[in-house]
Amino acid sequence: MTETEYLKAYDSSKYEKPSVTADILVFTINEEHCLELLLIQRGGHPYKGRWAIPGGFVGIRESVEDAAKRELQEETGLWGIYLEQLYTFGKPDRDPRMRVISAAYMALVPRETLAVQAGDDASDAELFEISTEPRGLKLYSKKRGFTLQEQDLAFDHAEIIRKGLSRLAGKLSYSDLAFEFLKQKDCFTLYELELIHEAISGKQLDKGNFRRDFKRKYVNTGRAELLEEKSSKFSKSPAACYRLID
Amino acid sequence: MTETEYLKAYDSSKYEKPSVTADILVFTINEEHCLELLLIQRGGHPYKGRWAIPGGFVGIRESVEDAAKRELQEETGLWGIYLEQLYTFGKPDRDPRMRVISAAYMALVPRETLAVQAGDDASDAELFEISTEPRGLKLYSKKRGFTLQEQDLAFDHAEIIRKGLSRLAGKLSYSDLAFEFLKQKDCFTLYELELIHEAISGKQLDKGNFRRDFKRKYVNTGRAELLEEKSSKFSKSPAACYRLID
DNA sequence: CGAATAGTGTCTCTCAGACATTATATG
DNA sequence: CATATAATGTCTGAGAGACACTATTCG
Repeated sequence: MTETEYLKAYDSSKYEKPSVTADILVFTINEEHCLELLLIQRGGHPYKGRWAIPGGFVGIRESVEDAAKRELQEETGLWGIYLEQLYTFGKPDRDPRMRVISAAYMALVPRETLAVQAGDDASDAELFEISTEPRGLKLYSKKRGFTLQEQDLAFDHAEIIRKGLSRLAGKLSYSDLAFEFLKQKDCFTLYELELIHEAISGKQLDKGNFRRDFKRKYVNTGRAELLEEKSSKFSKSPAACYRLID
Repeated sequence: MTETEYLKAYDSSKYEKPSVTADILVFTINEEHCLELLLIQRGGHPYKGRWAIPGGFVGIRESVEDAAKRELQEETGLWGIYLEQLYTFGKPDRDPRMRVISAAYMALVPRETLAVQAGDDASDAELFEISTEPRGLKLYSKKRGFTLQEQDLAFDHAEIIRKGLSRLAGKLSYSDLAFEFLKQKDCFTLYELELIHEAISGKQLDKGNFRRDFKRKYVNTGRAELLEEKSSKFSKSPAACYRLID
């Protein structure tokens, strides 16, 4: 049998096809400079009452990435956000009802943009501060005042979140990921940027070394520039403002 | 409508589901120390006569990774090979006949194992030496004596191959990828390992620095050990043999 | 004042890249 | 002999980590 014949046979609904979803880890950094993740409380079975990352089915004429963008728009109202494919989760028992293969994406959203859109009381969506402990994930909602453990998450979403966190931390040093959280601002201070790096890496960084390295990597190479004005918004004493070029 | 209701509606074949395939980049390093890729010539339409990476549909009760393993076994007869998920390609027009979402994997196979299984004349499978040039990929089969360009590849497989190559090169320095090509051997020489690194990175490396760095990273940390015997198989003057621990 | 942030400087150790040197085997 | 590989050594500059120091502003 040729592959064409095989495909035709397959195509005639002789073989069951899996459903494919695009699920999104929506990350942001809150006012206290903690990494936050958007979760949605499930209203129905299975995993009723548990929390899940937003997502939905990929349309038959829609690219997987477009489906992720659409879901992000439906959940947060946002377009044009940085989106990166994370991993595809394809175990047959991920969903107890049916076969679902999930292509997971990560979205990095500046908090200023996200705040106005999500998190109203009527919504089942909420932002959770992330802390990784030796025993596993902890997700804390300041607004609702409770903490989720891994077992409070639906499906294999704890695994997806862990994978996303590890990818974020891994790419932090050699990519421009961190700046995605500052996209809405016309400029930023180095302390601001340092706090983002600390939130993602989970480590306290050395102030002097961080500034030195930023200047080496971005200012000296012309990828960032020092602005005239100083910012007093962020801290007690006014700090220099920088802006990424391009 | 709750998500459960939505799922039930969806499940009742009201919505068309995409087909999902697992496609595999089977890499090996040949006797001339070049990076090679396994391709299969398509016998039917579309892309009849063009070359494609092996792959096939994911069974409804089969994990995506298991499907990749099964396909690898069917094409090469091999089990227990290093397999890593690369990326999921999900544009709606990837396949002109039907909606196909492809989860691409990379397999790194020692040439000693692969040689006996694939590449006989009756087969439509062949190994191609990879060279990346400014104008794009070149794939050369020594046995068949011709060179493929990107347009000789089926579907979006040129894009998949490029992504795989870039992932391989990117992970080379901070992972143990290269050793996968030596898995069948009980030991290896440093020159052998250096040639693998050069094949993957496409760059000539400094002998002295490579040896120094290997000792720092693997020998001094106890992750590799120097064996008593020396190897004369590989080169003119006998060289020290090393073995990875674990 | 103390606490938090801004900003700079310094010291050491490691590492990476470039390159030289000598030995050993083959043909 | 030339050539290919084996194995080690040296020099330099860049980079990472640890830490010290001073200035500014707020309460």
